[in-house]
Amino acid sequence: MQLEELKSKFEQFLRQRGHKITRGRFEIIDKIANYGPHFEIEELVRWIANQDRSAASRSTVYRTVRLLQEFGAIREVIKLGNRTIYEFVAGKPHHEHLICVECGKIIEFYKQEIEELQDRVCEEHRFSPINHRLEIFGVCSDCKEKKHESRGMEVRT
Amino acid sequence: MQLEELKSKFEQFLRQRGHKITRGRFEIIDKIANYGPHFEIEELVRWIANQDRSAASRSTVYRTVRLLQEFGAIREVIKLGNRTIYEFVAGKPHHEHLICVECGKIIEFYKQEIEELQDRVCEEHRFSPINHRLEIFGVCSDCKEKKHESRGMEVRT
DNA sequence: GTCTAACTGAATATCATTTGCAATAGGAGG
DNA sequence: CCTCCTATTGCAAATGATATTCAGTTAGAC
Ligand SMILES: [Mn+2]
Ligand SMILES: [Mn+2]
Ligand SMILES: [Zn+2]
Ligand SMILES: [Zn+2]
Repeated sequence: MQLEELKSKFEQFLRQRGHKITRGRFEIIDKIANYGPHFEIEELVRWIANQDRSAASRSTVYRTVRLLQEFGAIREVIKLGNRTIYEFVAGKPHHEHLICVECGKIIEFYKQEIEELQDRVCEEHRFSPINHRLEIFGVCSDCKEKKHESRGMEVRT
Repeated sequence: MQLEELKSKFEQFLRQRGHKITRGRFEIIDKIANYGPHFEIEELVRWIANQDRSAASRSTVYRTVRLLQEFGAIREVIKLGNRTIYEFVAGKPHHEHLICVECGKIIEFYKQEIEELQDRVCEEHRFSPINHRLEIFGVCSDCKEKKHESRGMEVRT
């Protein structure tokens, strides 16, 4: 598994910056790696708090999330209202997201052509892109079906 | 000027929803229309507070911004950190943004092909898009030049 | 082991935004 | 105009996400 490799890279990263190797930090990496691709900080905090021998306080979770962002293992991918959804990157290739506003489902996609067109736009503006985020909000197929099923109960259409 | 038209549309909108036509609300629309295409709420609040006869409190600004969003005159276009940048829509066609992380400059662009590709992706996933946001963060040409000029002072490269 | 700087948790602060509430002002009907 | 009722306002207090302070605890260099 490449999680071990990631951890050892993170260890290097920490050493280079004069940080210490602590249990909490590595528990958090573990949790994130096992959580599914997307997560919010509050989920992590609650999950960790529920552990028997809790590994880290809310403060430490926030601090570690920041470190992991700088390290490059996680990334902010969706900003919706006051919520921030992160993603565990871990060598996963770059991609964008469809977000269902009904059920919250997140669908990942990648379109080479979109990426290329973005580069072209940047060139046209002599702009050097560092990163980007494309969020498409809408209704997923499941939720559309649900609405369809309950059609008979609607008050007029 | 179409601002007057917009205001009268807003008036209709308010009436339809049983709201009242108040001075504050229309002062705020004015400020937004005269502010430049993008703004943050705090800017509005400060600007309005600096007026001699202040037109609206912070609460009213927030409440009115919400109304104007529902009305469709403004839109959240950039989410960066804890900042939200709005834009005065006013019949302007849809577009996306390049954001300079050095100086904060915002460049607008529109690529038909990107929009079409997004639609295609949505179809592939039987996803009904409602709206989307493409933010490209990077360094603008001016800021690149500035860096270039000061090259001699850099500590190694 | 010793020592010190980095780390931790808990409480507190901050920042953007929302809400409760009492006072005020639209505007419909007279 | 006047009256009345309800929406609106401003302010203070509440939220919710995240950051910071600080005193006590550890990692890990020597
Ligand atoms: Mn993803
Ligand atoms: Mn714009
Ligand atoms: Zn859905
Ligand atoms: Zn710039």
